[in-house]
Amino acid sequence: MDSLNAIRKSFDQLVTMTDDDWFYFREKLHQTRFKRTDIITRFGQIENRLYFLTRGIVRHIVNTTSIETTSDFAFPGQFFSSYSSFISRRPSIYEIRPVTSEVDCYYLGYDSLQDVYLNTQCGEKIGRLAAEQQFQKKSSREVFLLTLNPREKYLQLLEEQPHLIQQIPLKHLASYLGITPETLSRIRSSIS
Amino acid sequence: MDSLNAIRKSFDQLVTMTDDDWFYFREKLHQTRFKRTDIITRFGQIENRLYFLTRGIVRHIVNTTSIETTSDFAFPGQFFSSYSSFISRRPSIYEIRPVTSEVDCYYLGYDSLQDVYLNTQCGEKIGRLAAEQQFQKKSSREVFLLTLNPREKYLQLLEEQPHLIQQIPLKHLASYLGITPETLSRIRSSIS
DNA sequence: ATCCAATTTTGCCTTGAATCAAATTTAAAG
DNA sequence: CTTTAAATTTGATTCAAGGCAAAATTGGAT
Repeated sequence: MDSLNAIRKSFDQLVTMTDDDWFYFREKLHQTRFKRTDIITRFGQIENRLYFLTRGIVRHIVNTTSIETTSDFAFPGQFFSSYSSFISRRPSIYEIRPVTSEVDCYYLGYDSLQDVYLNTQCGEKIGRLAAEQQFQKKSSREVFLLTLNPREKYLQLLEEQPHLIQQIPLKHLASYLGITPETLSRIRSSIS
Repeated sequence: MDSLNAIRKSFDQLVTMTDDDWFYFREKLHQTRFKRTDIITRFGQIENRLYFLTRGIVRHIVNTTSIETTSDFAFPGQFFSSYSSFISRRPSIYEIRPVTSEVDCYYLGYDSLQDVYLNTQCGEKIGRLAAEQQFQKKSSREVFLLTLNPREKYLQLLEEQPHLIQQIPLKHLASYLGITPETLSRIRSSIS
């Protein structure tokens, strides 16, 4: 199956993995599918799954009383999860929902992952490298949010994540940038 | 030595560590001291050290052409480093400088840490848990920066990190919150 | 293909925070 | 202790982005 290969591949980019380790891991994967209106992970729920996205797009929504704020998107070939809840075992402050009408994923349960950490050679190392990657992502975003004004944010997004602009509704992009849809619309029209 | 105990202690909070592992680790630690005007890590430099702070306060500064923006502070008992540079081996986009007149630390070189990963039982696990912690920290900060206005930022800081307010100059606090010193001064006077 | 709801755009007005500048306070250095 | 520079406060003004409302467009569902 091709998307299993994609998972293996993303591991191979991190570490040299034996076939034994891979088989041990693969056995624990499950497959699932979501529709646009489904809620993949709910606010307050303790995240029990680490997903690998094979089709569609999902977004992470911050639990604020007022307006929906998007903290992240995931695309095919990427892992996603309410990661802070998953690793801390505390209630999720994020909700995860599909952006596209159909979303296909593999996932690994929390306990399965702990088994992988205990029973494979490279488990811990993959876990460390993955966490380091996630850290770096949030770290760049911190600089992004701290130092740029709306126009600069949009220009940087345009340069560094053009695929995002092509496929995500403007209102979600706006909330991801921490600005209003109106402002983003104006910036966009003032450029192209 | 007491501050070595503090390091051991912070490891013990993460994982059960054998004395053998600890001795292996401890041998690789070095001690150093900085004065207020020193630059601990420079922009563009590849970070080669992971520090453990035993005395004083340091701050992480983002490399923007215009104004100095503070992305993080570290206090005694905490690790610090230009972590994204340290793990990616790419030039640092942060500068690290003392906030206090004297800063004492232990540090571990990059290669030493790789040795620890290879040659101890719990090294990888500590590395993973530490990276997960760093991730969570940046993750909360993302929500903080995305969803709060200046006043709300200050109130949350007051509640969750009061030690920070007591010991850091206002202008650095302001840049950490992504607002101007004038605005922070006004918010502060409107409250207490 | 048509309809309806959701999304995006546009215009107008408001406002919160930035900017600029000066006065005051604090603290570092000799 | 005194000096002097740096940090903070305060005031006046500006401006960028937000808020609101209505029009236009898009896209999904039937």
